[in-house]
Amino acid sequence: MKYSQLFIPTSKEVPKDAAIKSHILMIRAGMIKKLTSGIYSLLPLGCRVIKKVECIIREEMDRTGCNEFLLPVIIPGELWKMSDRWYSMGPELYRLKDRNMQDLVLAPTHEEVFTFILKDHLKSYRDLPLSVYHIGYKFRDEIRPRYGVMRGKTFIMKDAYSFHREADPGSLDKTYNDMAIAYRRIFKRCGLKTIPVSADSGSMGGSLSEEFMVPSNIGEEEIIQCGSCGYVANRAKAESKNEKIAYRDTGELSLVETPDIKTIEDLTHFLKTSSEYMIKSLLYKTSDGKFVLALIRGDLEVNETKLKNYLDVPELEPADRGEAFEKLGIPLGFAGPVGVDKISVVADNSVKEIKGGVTGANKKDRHYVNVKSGRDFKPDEYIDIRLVSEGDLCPACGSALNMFKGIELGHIFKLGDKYTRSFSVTYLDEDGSSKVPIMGCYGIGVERTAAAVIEQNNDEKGIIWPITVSPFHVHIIPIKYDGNVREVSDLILKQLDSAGVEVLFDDRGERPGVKFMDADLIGIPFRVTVGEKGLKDGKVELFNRKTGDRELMKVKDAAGQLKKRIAEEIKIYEDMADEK
RNA sequence: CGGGCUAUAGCGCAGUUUGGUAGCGCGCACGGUUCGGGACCGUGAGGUCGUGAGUUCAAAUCUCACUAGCCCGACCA
Repeated sequence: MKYSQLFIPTSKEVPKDAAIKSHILMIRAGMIKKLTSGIYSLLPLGCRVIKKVECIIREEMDRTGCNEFLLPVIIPGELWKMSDRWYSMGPELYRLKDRNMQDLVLAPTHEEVFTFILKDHLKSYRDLPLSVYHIGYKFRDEIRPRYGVMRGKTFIMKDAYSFHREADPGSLDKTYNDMAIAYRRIFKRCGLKTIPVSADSGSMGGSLSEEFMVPSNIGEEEIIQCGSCGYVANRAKAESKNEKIAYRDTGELSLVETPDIKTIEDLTHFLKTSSEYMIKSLLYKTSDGKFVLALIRGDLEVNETKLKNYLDVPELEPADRGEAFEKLGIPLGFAGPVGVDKISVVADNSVKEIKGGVTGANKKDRHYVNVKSGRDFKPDEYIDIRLVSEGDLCPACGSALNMFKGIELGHIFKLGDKYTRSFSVTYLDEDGSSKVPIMGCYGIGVERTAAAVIEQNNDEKGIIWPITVSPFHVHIIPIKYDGNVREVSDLILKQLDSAGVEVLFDDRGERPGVKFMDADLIGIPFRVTVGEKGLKDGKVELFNRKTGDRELMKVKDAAGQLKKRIAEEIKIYEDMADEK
């Protein structure tokens, strides 16, 4: 295509409201334009990239035997009431009314619609399993959209769902595994290095859920990874092995005066001990108004998600200072488990071995020393509520764990019968009994994937597209689009066009420097420069955006060479996808 | 929802303290010289100064209210 006919508003200026590379580059390369907070339009270049990503997703979904649909995004509220999400979802769900005051929803996902459509047709066990998907806009009224298309209020998502016989979980396992493979292939073909993270922290017996993360310092999830055995888990669920600490038993429990000394750090100085001897006691209040005292070794942090799951409460927050003292008589800063019997006390496994420990005495300016776990206090239970940190020991192999932040590009999980049950989807099984199918659910954020590609592939000059998702394969720059240069570049364009190669042809009257800078910014993998200088010897220059290599090609060989290079380059990504 | 900040030309910003003719750079248009890595000279177009009230002879500037956006946090299949 001719550059002069395309709308590619590139910019030298760094947009002021963009904080990350992919966002800055997408705006500077003229791929996207913001309409309002969290809502972006895809301009022609962005649109081409999204279509490339969609195409890869489509090919891989189709390989698994998944059926593509195209569903409406405006959905009767009735369906959402059936699934209960009309009530459970809160303000994130866009709700509206039509002229008949009918409730409608802008779809944030499509479980309801697919389940509703298939309800009438999944009548026999012979109809199962069935996999369906759709690529389209989703709407979520996010509290805080950010990072451009990374987290928007509208975004394109591929969402797939599979339906299986209730009595055949192996069928769900198979589709789930097919999807797990398809996802790995999709991201590799996009040139992305993703890390699949099991959300059930990799315990035996098969994963219930897998998130596909790309490491990034702007990521919103923290991931724990073991470099030696490959253990990977979300920090919220990650486990670690407790270090063996040789505690010295120092005798009987006794009360000491600790005037105005509340923090672990101050205490270790004051008592001349170390933080492993501290029994950190944190008072939490649950959403049903109960208090819980959580204990953990002084040098560790409590994982509130784990605690919340153990207590099986929807919400948990640190107790309010005044309320804690008023209702329980506990001065925060001096809280401890000794003598506590009115509220439940939950201890992390790290507390179990402590002897000669230090803990608050529930009296102002007093701490207990020589505290022995199990002797001086007995928690309701010792469980794992430890927040894993960098350097902690791998639960599988004992090596030191690493921590990094990641962006979630995709998520696959087993959904059970939540939707099929609420929509009363039933089929007749072999024995004539009526059954409810079970489902799997598989999503990918399409624009987020494209943004992640940029995040991983750029330099100070601009984007460096992997050829598989590049808006074009080749960028031709006639130095001055006139005379001999014009003839030769037109010829190469014609040859490439007829070979099906996607070419961006810079026929603008701009100076060469401008064209080169725009080309670097846009980042198409192969660039051909046609200028008088080379044509004297009958040659044009091939520039590789990724490697920076330049070479001269004879004019008559140029198109053929390019076709070969493009095929080779694409094959690299295909081969990566084929690797196990 | 809490904390911080911002709103002036298409973009990036100055001007606000101390009220008095609306500025700069980039971009854009025209003319000329240039032309293998964001050229130069000249001329020019383009702004209800976020919105609404108020104070004043006079408001981008002072006062009040509102709105929108950004950053940090809380939240998030």
